[in-house]
Amino acid sequence: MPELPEVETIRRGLEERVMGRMFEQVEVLLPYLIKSPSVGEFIQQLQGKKIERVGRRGKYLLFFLSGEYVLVVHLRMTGQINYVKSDEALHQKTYIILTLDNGYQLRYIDPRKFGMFFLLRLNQLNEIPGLRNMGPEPLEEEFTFGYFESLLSGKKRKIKALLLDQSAIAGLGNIYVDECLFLAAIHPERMAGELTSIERRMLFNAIKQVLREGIMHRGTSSQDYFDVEGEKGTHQEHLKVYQRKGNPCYACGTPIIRQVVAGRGTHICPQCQPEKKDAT
DNA sequence: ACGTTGACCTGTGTGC
DNA sequence: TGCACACAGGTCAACG
Repeated sequence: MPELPEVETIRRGLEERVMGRMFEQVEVLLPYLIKSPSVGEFIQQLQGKKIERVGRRGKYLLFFLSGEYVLVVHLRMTGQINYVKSDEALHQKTYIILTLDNGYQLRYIDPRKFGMFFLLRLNQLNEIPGLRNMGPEPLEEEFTFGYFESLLSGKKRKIKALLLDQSAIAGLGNIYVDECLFLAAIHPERMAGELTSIERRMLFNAIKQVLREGIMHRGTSSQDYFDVEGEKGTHQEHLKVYQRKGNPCYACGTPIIRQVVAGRGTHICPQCQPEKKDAT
């Protein structure tokens, strides 16, 4: 579920609430979610650590802790982090409970049990493969048009597959990729290396715009995404193609179609996003 | 080296 | 209603 705008919304919610707090108690109800170290060490090392800052890299949440430790969390498809009073009833799908020193808990909820937790030293962060190979942050200065062009140039790969690749650009997922390609009027099966210079520029701008709007609307809630207070985002009300199959395109009225591209459900306006670039 | 496919695990929606 | 099946926002290992 959560892509960059959703994870960023969660990060902001957490930072507001848990900066400076200490983990008093750690309960792990589903051990395999802890990828490293062992569950025993995870619990023992996390207890007593203070949260100095909450960061984000792509779709990973990073809790920077005292003693140069970092708690890394990936929500995968259906993970949620709730900030609730310790005496609130437990949601049935709660698998990790982190009790803070202010009477509140961070509770990790995950119906599909796909999430990943790591506790590492600051200097070990790149031992997580997904972090080591992560591409640039698309909303930071490091993501330049020059970099984007070098990424596409000569690539015989569908543009959608490339945009979903976290080692190319950090944080894009299926929803925002479909939205970006629509905004740039590019068919998802076009080969990355064959986009015109105007199309590359359009797509570069679309990535930044779509992600910024997603954050502004506090994320897209189609079913499982909620922020730390359990609130939904509102960006689903602003989607142009994602999950609009059969509905008229806002630009031209043509019904939006859905097909599988790069192994993912993909939403396209066949009129605005033609398969082949016009030879004119 | 690169690109595509299946697996991970569970819940929900659809069609018969 | 019951049931089977497709599908779900992500990532990684295992293929060709």
